[in-house]
Amino acid sequence: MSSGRKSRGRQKIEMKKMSNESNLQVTFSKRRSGLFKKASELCTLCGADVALVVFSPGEKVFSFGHPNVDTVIDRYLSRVPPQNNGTMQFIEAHRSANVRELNTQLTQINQLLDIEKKRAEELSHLLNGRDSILALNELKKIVDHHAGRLVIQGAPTQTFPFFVGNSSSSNMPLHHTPNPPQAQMLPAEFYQNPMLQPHLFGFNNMGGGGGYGPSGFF
Amino acid sequence: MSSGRKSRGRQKIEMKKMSNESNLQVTFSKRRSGLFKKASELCTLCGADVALVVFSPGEKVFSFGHPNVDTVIDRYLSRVPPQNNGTMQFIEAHRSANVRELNTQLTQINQLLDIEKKRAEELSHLLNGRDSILALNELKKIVDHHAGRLVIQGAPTQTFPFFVGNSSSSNMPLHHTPNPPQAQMLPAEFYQNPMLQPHLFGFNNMGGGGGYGPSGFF
DNA sequence: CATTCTATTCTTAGTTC
DNA sequence: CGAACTAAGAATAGAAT
Repeated sequence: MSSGRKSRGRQKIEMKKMSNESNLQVTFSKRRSGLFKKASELCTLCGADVALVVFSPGEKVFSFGHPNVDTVIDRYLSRVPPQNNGTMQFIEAHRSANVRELNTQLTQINQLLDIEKKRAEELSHLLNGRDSILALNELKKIVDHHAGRLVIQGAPTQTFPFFVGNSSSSNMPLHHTPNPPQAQMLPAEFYQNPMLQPHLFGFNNMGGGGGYGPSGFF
Repeated sequence: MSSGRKSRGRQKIEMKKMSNESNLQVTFSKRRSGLFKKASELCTLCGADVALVVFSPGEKVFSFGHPNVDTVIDRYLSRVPPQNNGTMQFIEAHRSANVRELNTQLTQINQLLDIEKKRAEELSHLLNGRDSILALNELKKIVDHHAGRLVIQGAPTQTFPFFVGNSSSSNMPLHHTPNPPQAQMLPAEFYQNPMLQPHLFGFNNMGGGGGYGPSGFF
């Protein structure tokens, strides 16, 4: 509304650590979302199993796993999980299944929501009445609100003070968000494929080995 | 340079497991490359630490880590105070509750969405340029209707079981590679930012649920 | 800080070598 | 099969909200 030029659009950037802290933060946030989305899509599209763990420069953790991080890591570490507490395992497995399904549903719902949103948008154009747009917005708010609730529930993000008192620097954010509940954890871009897993940690154990790629593919 | 049509270019694809095995293979390969590249860029650009493990449908492993997979995984797994077994259970229970609740909410939201969809559909039909006023009334009804539902939401309705067997997840057989091939090949795409690690390791313990992010970012 | 909005660059589905 | 190519879909840097 003020400046003439809207944007120069995406600009090419050098592939080296960003100097501007502010930009770095924004970029980290955006790219992290993109990365998780891509990982998720790889699972959906190709049936691959993935474990992805990311530590922000500020030591915050973000993870994604299909079917879940632990399972994949265990496999990666070439260990058979069975010696666990049977019950724990059962619960864990059960939970994973639920989460997985929930996520699938979430994905679907979000797609629908997206479609709905677009439709509402179109409608608001058709409706040229004075109150129409207002009403439309109300509708949108409601729909969005519902989506929001879902997200909040699904992102157990701050599962609790368990590692309280263990953080060094600015670690442990837990609740420094004024009003917005912990929903922010599911960035908009992410709705497409959450797969996020509520967490708290259980235990297993293993040693690890790894490498990059096998010889073949399938 | 033989056939007339060069290519229709990239086409949009449905986000569900690819049916064509052949295409899936190719897509997996391409996307895996892209994913690793993105992960690598996130490290370079933002100084983030990442661990990424991917199992192809054929059980082959691919991994990437900065500074290396084990370090990151270890850090990820170490985020829990080992001493509490009781706390663990408490948290676990708490989480389970959340999942159940999420489940319920999901169902409800799904229904709302469905209704919303139908309404919108009707609306778009009603809207024919001059019927806007009529449509507006419909819109109002919807808004009011949902305003009511919103309040009701807290009340658990019916938690219906999830339909298993969605495209990607249904039930991934937890097979593990007999002999985990150690780092041998380095795909071309990877030159950009290998960081792959030959590794060795010792011990660790406990595995954790993956969580999706902390509340803050840094 | 998180989102939204462009204008661009980047990724990749489909096809050909 | 894997590499190359083409064109359309995605992701996103920068700026604004």
